[in-house]
Amino acid sequence: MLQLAFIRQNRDLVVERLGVKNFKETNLVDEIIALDEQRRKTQQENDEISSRINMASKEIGMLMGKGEKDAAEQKKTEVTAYKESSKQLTDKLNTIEQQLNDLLVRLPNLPSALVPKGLTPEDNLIIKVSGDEPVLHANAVPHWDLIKQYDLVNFELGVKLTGSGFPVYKGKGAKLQRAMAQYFLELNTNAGYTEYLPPYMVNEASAFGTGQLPDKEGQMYYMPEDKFYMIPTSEVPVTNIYRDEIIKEIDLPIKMTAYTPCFRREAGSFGADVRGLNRVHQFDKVEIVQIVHPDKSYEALDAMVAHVEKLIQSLGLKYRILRLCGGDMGFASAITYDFEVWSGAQKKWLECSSVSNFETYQSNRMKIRFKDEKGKSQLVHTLNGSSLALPRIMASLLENNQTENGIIIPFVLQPYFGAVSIN
RNA sequence: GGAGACUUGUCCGAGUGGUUGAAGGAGCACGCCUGGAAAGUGUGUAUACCCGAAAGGGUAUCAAGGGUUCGAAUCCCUUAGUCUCCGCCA
Repeated sequence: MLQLAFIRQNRDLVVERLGVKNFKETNLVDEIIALDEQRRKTQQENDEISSRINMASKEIGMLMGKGEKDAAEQKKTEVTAYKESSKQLTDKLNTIEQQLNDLLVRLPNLPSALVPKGLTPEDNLIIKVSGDEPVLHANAVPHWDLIKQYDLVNFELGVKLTGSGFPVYKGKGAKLQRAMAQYFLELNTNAGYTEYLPPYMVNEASAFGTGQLPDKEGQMYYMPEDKFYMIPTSEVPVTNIYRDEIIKEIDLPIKMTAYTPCFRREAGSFGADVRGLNRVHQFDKVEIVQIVHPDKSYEALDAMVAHVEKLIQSLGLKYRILRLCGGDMGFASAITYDFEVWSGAQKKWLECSSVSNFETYQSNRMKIRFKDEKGKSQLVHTLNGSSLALPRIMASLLENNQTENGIIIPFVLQPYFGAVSIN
């Protein structure tokens, strides 16, 4: 979340920036500032009273020690008088802090200066289009037909086992997933990312830490019995590894990668968007996360974008990079680059990666800090990106690489897949 | 899942109601010593919020939350976690 002191000191800037993100409830900003004023006033009064109680209590202790019972008893009645107002002030302070927090978590992150204005995906800025247009043969078909033809994924079986949107990968399909994950992880670890295999369910504090709560409450699967959320991305458990930690500056940047399934309810999706592997409730993804010095986060962002780009290029896919406009960005992000791969037979772009800088938005929630050279603790910047989401890469690969005699496996994946094609 | 023990600062560890944010040690930082290092030695070493230009001061925090009390790391309750034994089990 945004830092209170920053809001207090930059009220107009905050309102203006929220406008770029198309955030309507800018009145929240003034409510927060007013409430903060009250909070500080109440705390001052409360601290004052507490201080008196503490002093009096110490005196009682000393009097008791000296055996002056009567004087001690007199002090006690004095303290009792303070106690009532102390209790009231504490309650008031708690209420105010609760209200303040409730408002604060409803404010999204401020977009960085690079973020274009806009409301819808049409307003996103296309930074780059690259890669060769696949040349498909006359009878080329979308991936959902190829999947049937080569028996790679069984959606009906998933419906039987769980429900729609839970595909069952089979045979070469399962192996292709494994090959991709292995290859992506290999590239990430070679680039200095430490591999983690985190839990697939997280508690409320973790879901809150990365900003999924309260914003995306309805998008996550929830286990009420244990109060656990199924992770919508490994960003959640991986970034939360450092929740409530103070990192040594020398240990920055921290680079982590993880391969996990991701679970998303995707309520409200329908039609061609959810056909085949385009949008499912459970999918696998390899993620990269960085925790960096605040001065280095844009450098790190560029490096992550370049890294993901290299990955896609190595697969030989046609792709484009978008800088998302304010209205299309995520709640917690300051800037986001989306990667889309071209899906030759569907003739559409599929989002396969999203690389974001969260600046201090997540670290402020999670209290991830480092000690600077003056010994003062400062919030770090957090970033993450997909590298990559598997199903859409698979969809694109199948469609673009189909021939009349089978599907060609990209050269870099062949060692992991153990064959040059699917026939 | 049942029974018991436990949860203190970066770490180890003392502390069963009274100036305890917390002894002692280790680690770390800086200084002295040294040709350099080790050893030795001195000083410092939590976080957040509030007041203050600063120096400094106040408040809170000994797993988390609540309670008893003038006063709680210390007593009581709830929750979470760790360990041991039993049960179950990939």
